[in-house]
Amino acid sequence: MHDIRALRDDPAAFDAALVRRGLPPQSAGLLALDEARRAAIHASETAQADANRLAREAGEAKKAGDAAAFERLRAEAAARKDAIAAARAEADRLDAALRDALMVIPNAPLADVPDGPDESANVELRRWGSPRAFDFAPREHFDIPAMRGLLDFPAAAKLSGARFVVLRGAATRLHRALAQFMLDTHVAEHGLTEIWTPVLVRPEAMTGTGQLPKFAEDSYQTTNGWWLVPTSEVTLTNLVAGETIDAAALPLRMTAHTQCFRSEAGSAGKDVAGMLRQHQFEKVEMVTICTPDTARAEQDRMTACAEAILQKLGLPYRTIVLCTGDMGFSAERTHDIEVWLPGQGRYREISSVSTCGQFQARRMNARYRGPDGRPEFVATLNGSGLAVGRTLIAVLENGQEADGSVTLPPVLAPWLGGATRIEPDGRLA
RNA sequence: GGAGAGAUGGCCGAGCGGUCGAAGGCGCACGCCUGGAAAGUGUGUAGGCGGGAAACCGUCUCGCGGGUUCGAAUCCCGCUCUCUCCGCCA
Repeated sequence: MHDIRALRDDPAAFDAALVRRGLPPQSAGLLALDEARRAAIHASETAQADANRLAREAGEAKKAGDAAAFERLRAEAAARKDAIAAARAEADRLDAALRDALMVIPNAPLADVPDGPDESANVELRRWGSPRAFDFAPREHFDIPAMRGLLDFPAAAKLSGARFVVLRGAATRLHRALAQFMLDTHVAEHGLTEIWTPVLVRPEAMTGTGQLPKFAEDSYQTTNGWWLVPTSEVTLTNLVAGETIDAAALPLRMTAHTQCFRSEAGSAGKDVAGMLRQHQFEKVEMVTICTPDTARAEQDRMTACAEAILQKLGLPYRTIVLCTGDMGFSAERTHDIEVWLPGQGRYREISSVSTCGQFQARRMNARYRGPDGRPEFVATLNGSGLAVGRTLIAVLENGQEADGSVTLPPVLAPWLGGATRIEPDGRLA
């Protein structure tokens, strides 16, 4: 959520940020609403101050035993009740209206975010590794002989429908090993604290990180009102909702491995083959809570943490910075890491690392207390480290051999009982 | 799922329908005292919103939301959460 005072101070900058996002300017309407709101608040509080004074005087009259004065004051106060209630209601209504309006406006891009309408304007920051030269036509993950029957889409369709998968045998083991490897690396080498969270949350949590109110159709809700998290960014970030954290405790660097649930509304027909885009998937998430001045440095640090996983796995990737038109709602700057998928012959997103500045913190009232003692909103960042299912795909496609087997990254051996490959018949060896 | 108890400031803990944003204690900050410390002692010590250049003023907040009343931390209703006991259970 945007700070209405910042908007008031510099409406032009606010509108410029919206325009960079491809949205029409809105400051004029918001400022008019804010002005009406403040006038209503002032009227309401003035009336209330008056009522408080009358009540105080009535109390004094009663204490003094002046029945006539008490009755006069009581009657006068009683006569004003409806007007005060109406003034209060109007102030509350306008205050809520302004908040509602602000809640659906996306974060402002930072100055160093490239402008552009869509992904075509994203800017590549760097590449790591070089795609392997195959002496055969590399297959997509679901066509690799070693995976025959182990990525079981028909079984998943029977149980649940499209965009689900049943994993079997070596595929499951590799999937599990990848998640464990990521977590262990983040904890032992990157200093992140491992957290385990619920995946069913209250609407407030979804609102805090920005999924609600605008993107309800992207997620699932239970019959009693809980939401299934689309990412553990929701739970990890909301851990600090409503809190005031001692500045000395920052930064908080967390990681969690959870199930994620997405309706994939609007992605009909996209990535329907294989397990690239699923309704239910696993992700190792990273979230950092820090002071606003350190957020950009933390974003680079988190990006490095995600890249380290790919480097250890020997998977070629490129890192890009998203342009203004391609960024998510809550982000003010986003790095996407795209891994090379030989089967598709292109780089595909496997991680997204965003700094949200104080945008989410303002929504969830998450603050820290600095050395001067004043509470200030924290900065929040989130990033995948990494999407487990997509990493599985990348390992399979990059490691596939002409004979149908898959050569696995040596770094995974400790999590695979020493195995270094999957035989063409699907056995780990 | 059933029964009961509870929720007050950073923490503990008082609080009669009225001058209570709230006693007292702890903690913390800054003084005094001291050669320095401890002890002692003095002062201060929540946040949101609105107004104001500021000082400051107003308003709201005693889990959350309503209600009664001239006036609610205090009375009434609903909700949430916590604890205890019973039941069930991976």
